[in-house]
Amino acid sequence: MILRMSTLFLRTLREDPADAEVPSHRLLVRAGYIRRAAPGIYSWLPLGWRAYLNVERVVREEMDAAGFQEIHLPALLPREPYERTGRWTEYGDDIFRLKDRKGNDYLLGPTHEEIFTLLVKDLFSSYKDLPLSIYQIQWKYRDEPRPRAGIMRGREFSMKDSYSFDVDDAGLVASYTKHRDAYISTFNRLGLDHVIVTAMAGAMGGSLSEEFLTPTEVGEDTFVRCTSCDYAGNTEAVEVPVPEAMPYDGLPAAHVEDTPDTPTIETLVNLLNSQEKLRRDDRPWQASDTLKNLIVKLVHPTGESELLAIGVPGDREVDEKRLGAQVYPATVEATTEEDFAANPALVRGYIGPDVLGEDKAAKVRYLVDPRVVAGTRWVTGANEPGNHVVDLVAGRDFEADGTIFAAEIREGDPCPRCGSSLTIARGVEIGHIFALGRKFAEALDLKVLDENGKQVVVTMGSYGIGVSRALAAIAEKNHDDKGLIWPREISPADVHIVATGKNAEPFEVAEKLAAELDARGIRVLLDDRRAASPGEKFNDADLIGVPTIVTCGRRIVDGKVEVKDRRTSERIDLPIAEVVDHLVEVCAS
RNA sequence: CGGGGAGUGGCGCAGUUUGGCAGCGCGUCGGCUUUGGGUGCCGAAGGCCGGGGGUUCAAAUCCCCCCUCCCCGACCA
Repeated sequence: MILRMSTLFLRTLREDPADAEVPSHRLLVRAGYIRRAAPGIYSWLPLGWRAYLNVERVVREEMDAAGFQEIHLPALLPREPYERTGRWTEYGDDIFRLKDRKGNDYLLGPTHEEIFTLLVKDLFSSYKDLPLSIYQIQWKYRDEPRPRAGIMRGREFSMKDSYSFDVDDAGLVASYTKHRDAYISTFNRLGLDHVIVTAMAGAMGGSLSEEFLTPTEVGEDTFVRCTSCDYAGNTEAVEVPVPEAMPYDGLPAAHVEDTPDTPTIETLVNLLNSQEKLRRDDRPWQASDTLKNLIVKLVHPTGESELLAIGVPGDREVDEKRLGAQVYPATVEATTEEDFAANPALVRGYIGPDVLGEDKAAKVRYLVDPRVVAGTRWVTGANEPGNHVVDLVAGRDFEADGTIFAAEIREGDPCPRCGSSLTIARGVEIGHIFALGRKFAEALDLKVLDENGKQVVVTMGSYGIGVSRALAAIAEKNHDDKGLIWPREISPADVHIVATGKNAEPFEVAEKLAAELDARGIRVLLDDRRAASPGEKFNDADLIGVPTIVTCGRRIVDGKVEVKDRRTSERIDLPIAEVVDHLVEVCAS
């Protein structure tokens, strides 16, 4: 089929839309691919829909090749299954809810574990039916608190979600691995570089979970990657290499020093360096010589709350995301005046290990950064206003109840795998795979008979690819200042033919070329507008981003047309008779 | 939910400080002109100035209340 600009349902914009910030959003709107219908909700125009369907097609082909079977579930779902797994409540405000005329509750599916599980339960009941992997490509709905960046993070978005069903753990691992491999080849084919980072399973429960992130400046996830090995990880999941314990023979004994008005690390370090008797001979005191102890409040799912003391080197902040991931499923709340009032052993600004620990004065569990190993020396609070203790040695003078990876990760920190330095990057999550285990099968009572005739709970995996988001990510990394530059497989057309001139001839040649290319299976976008000026057409072609642009214009008198590579801007003039073969070749490579 | 910005023809914006005929560019429609990088000229259509209330002879403009959108953060399979 030939798309004709003269009749295409398209309006390109000369100016950037006011509400678009990131390049993919800006260009997709300007080039007439999408239009905003409501916050975080977009309509797809002909070019956009074609590009979108191409992403879908690639994903579908890769899933089918891996042996997964496509099905299609409703987007509008009844409340009951979500009630049974607890997610009707857990999802909170993030879910779009509605009622039917009888007053029954429905929701627009944010994800489909429950429905897939029930469908399998409906049909299968024997271990002989497993393993099974099924998937769908469906629009999902989440009432995000803040949709942003166009289709990158919308409230309606399309997702390919697969679910695997196995009788045992070994089967689950095999299914998980198969999906992982299929994802790698899918993203490779989409031209999306990706790093695979281990993720916290979060609300999904389960044991193993990995995210596929594609690096981009506009990404909303930060991750770390190693500058020399291929390690990559979520900042919230990166583990800190634990140093060897050191001997502490010969270290000076701990001694309490008078340090008035030093409630912060900065004031403390300044004071240590400014007072003659506190100064060290070898080097000045630094924030990293201090041990900062802070108190947070954990709220457990049961509703009980508990104070927790965390000790980190004084030059580091506690990263709330990392902390949250470490204490999951408990959540972290700020401590209040009342919490301190109720526990007079905690002297704010001067909290030290002496009172910390479940069996110590403050009766607060005490977890320290893994770098606080036996033999390390610290300056830390002496539990009295204006006093700090110096040369307090871990392992000799105090013991924590355990360690916690809550301190922030910084550029240059050592790689947990190879020890060289880490760098921090931004990315967007384009895929996520979970070994769910039996959480959903148990809640919904999905069991099969095993070879001994006994009922066993099925173990599941769930695997998602953000399809519409992948399109945004592709646009994000395939554009220049003039417009989009599609990879051929995603492009709404293979060749964009532009006819210019006041005579009929270039238009006739363009028509003829379009027809011949179409007959050879090349997808053609033909700019046959007679009224539009050449500049307008060239600019539109650059904006729309079809990878190959053919101009039938002034060279037509020499029997030639111009073929331009959108990405490299390389142009060549070719005789009309040769151009079709040439283009077929270009499109095949 | 916290911080910041903004709501004015289809799109992008000025006008609000200091109240006085609602403007500009693009787009659209008609006519002529032009055809290798958004051609030029002439003419035209198109407005609840986010909503409600108030002040005033007079409100896009001042006051009060509300709504919405965008960005940063929190949140987020």
